[in-house]
Amino acid sequence: MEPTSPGLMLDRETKANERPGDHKDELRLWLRMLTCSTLIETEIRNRLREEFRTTLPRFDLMAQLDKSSTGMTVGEVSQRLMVSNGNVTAVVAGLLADGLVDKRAATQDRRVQVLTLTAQGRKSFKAMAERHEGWIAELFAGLDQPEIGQLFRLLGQTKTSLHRAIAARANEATKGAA
Amino acid sequence: MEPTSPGLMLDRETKANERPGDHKDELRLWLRMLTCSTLIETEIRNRLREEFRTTLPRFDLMAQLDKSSTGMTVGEVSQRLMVSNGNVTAVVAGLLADGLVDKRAATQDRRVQVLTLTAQGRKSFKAMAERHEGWIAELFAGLDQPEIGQLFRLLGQTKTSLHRAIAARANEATKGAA
DNA sequence: CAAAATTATTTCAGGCCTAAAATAATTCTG
DNA sequence: CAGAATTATTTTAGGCCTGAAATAATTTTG
Repeated sequence: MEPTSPGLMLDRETKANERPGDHKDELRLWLRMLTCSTLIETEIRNRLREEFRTTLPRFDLMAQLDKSSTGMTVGEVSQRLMVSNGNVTAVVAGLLADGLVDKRAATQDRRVQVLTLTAQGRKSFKAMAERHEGWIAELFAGLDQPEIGQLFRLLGQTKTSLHRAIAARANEATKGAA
Repeated sequence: MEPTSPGLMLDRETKANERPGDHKDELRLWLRMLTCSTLIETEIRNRLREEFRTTLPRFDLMAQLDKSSTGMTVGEVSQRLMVSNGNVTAVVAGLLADGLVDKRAATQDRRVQVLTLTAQGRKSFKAMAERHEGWIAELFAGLDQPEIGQLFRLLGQTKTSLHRAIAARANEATKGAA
C-alpha cells in the first residue's frame, strides 16, 4: 500500500494516518462493550425477576443504601446511580410501599430526605446480593484472574478517557453560552 | 507481602483459593464496565438530542436498516438490537410518522413486515452516523491503538463467556421444565 | 382439506427514565 | 429582616422497554 521508504519507526503512525478520518476500531470497540453490558444486564434482570420478584433498579438502589450505615439523601443516590432525581423518587416510592426503605426529612435541613434500608430491607438485600455476586462470577467464568485484572485496568483507562472527553465537551458548551 | 515459602508456581492458585466463595473482583469488573457503558450511552443520548433532536433507540434502529439494502423484518431488527418485538413496533411507529422508515407486508408471507429506510431516512442517518463515529473516537481518545485492540480482544472473550453461561442457565431451566 | 400447531407482529399494562417546570426550604445580601 | 438567589426534591409529560396476551397468517398433520 505504501512505499515504506524511510524505516519501521513510524509504522503505527503511518497506519493511523492511512485513513485520517477513520475511527471504525473505536466504533467496533464500543459496540462490543455495549453488547457485553446488555447481555449481563438482561441476564441479571431476568434472574432477579425469577428468583426474587424484583427489578434491577430496585436492587441497585438498595445496594447503595446498604453501603451506608447512616443513610443517603435522594441527591446522593441519584448521583451514585447516575440517574435523575425524579427517577430515585419513583423507585423509592415502590420500595417504601414494600417496607424495604425508610424515608424521613433531615432534622437540620428539612429540604433533604434521608433514605435508609429497613431491617427487612437489609435482610432482603443480603440474600439477593449473595446470589448476585455468584451470578456475576458465573458470567465471567471464561476469564482467568490475570485477564480480569487486565480488563479492569483497561476499563479504568477508558473511564478516565471518558470523563476527560465529557468534561471537555461540557466546557465548550459553557464557553459558548457565556 | 507474602512469605513465599514453597515456591512461585502456585501463586495464582493459592490466591484464588484463599477465599473460596469470594468473587469481588468479578463484581468490581462488572461495575466498572457498567459505569463506562452508562457514561458513553448518556453522552451519546445527549449529543443526539442536542444536535439532531433525536434519540438513541431511533438512531440504533436506523443503523440496522442502513446496513441492509433489502430491508429487515421486525423480528430481525429486534434480535439485532436485543430488544423486544413490541419495542421495535413502537419505535418504528415514530420513525414512520417522521417519514424516515417504510414498512410493508412481504408479498409471499403476509405475517412479515419488511422495514426499510426512506431516501430521507438514509440521508438523515448518514449525517448522524458521521458525527456519531467522531464522538466515539473522542470518547476513547485516551487509549492508544494497541490498548484498543487489547480491550477489544478481552471483551470478545467476555462475550464468549457470557453466551456460554447464559446458554448453560437456559439449559438448566429447560431441563427443569421437562 | 380442516383443525391444530407454529410463527410474526401488535397490543396492553406497568415499570423505568429523562428534562423541564413546580414546590418547598434554606441561605445570601442589601 | 425581607426579598432574591440557591438548593433539594417532587411532579409532569412523554419516550423507552418488557413480558404476556391477543391477533393474524402460514404450515403441519390427521
